[in-house]
Amino acid sequence: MNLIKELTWRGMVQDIMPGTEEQLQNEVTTGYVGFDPTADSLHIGSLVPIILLMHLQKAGHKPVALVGGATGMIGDPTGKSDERNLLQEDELQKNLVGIKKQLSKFLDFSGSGPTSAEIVNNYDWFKEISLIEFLRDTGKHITVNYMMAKESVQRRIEEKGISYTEFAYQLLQGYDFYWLYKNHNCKLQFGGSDQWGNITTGAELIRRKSGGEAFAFTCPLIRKADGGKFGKTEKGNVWLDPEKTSPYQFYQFWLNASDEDAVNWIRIFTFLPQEEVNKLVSSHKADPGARILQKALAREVTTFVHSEEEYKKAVETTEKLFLNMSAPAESLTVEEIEQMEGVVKSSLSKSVLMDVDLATLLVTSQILPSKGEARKLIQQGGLSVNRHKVSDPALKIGVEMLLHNKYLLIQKGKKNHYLLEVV
RNA sequence: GGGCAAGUAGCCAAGUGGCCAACGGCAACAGACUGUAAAUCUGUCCUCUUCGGAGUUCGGUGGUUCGAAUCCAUCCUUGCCCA
Repeated sequence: MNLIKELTWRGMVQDIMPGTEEQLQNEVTTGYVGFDPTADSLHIGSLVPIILLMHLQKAGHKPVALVGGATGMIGDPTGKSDERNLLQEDELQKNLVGIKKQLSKFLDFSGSGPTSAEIVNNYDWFKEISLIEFLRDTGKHITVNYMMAKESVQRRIEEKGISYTEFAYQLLQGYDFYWLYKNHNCKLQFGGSDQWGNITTGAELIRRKSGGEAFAFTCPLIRKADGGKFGKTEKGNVWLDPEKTSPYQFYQFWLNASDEDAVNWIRIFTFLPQEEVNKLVSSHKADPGARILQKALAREVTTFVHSEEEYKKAVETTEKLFLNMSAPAESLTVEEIEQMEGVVKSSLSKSVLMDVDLATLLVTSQILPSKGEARKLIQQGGLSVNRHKVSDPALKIGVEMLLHNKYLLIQKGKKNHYLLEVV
């Protein structure tokens, strides 16, 4: 199965330029995707382009990851209804380093074979170019009319206006493609479907400046079936960095995928072959309650992003917390409690804990921001201590409640667990 | 530089002298139901609270008034039109 066919059955092709499939059949092709350095860690949204790069490499082509050191200083207007705040340079620098480090985990940059991955920073070429030069050699080739026709620009013009800086963004991204075409013989660009406008500007630039032919395709943006944003939880973004999102939380994110989403995501976020996916999907449909797909999805992605070991720990913790939910926490052994990886843990001194009421404890342990909220949550029956529902916010906490004389297991809602250790 | 319009909570958006911590919607969080789904229903949703209340808001600053998100002045920001 060729790359495009492979990506098509996985539901990862939205727009595609004519001839792209043939190009990929004909020769080893260099393809690139851009990463936005808006944070110092990639989140699961960036997993899609990473996976695309990996598919490309697996299909015998050369993947290039471009980090936008220069374009990040400008701000892509695509999909934004407001003018963007510019990043500070040192912040940008920090983000670039973080992202590079993470990318190298997923792609093999070693070796100098024809298909080994590369990482480039567009600041490296933009820093050499003067404004005059850019306007003469690049701006001249693209009309404002062409640029204005882009949907992202149109929308901003209709609504709030767009600064010249952001308007020019597509030219910069277009120039990236051209530069890579010229210097790395890169003929393919891909990305999220929101990037289509920027990508076509690049292809146009290549055609006009050097008469060359460039190819491109985009992947649909991932959305949840209910229309919500993908990759967000109550704690915010789901990051790839285990310091920011623990492997347990990461695993939980995927395990919590809705039935409908799991069917799509298993194809996009895992490398499982079509046959196996089909099998999983049909057994899932036979018994959705077993969450076969969600488990497979969570297993694959957690192993891929973190490691098999982290995956196993996450499963263990999950089982302890969720299996036999009715079993009292007192039945857990010290080891079981201590090995709960990924649960939010915090330590408290004994003096803080003793003789204090529950609401105060929740605030001092930073599980909740205020007593008022603690009281509301408890009154709604949303809080358990050691797996027992609590109904009285004034409940006094005493030593006798501690598990193994040092732990307190607090549960907020159904899914948020906190382990307090008394030291 | 001239004319016009707008700026309200995370977002959208009502309110145009007291009944306003401010209608409504979205998003978010929690509960019930379930399968740690989805849909639905319920609650919370400026901050703090001993749940009785208390404090700080409606672009900024000053003013009028017993009383202002609402009126006046001025400044800032944004959009549209003209130069």
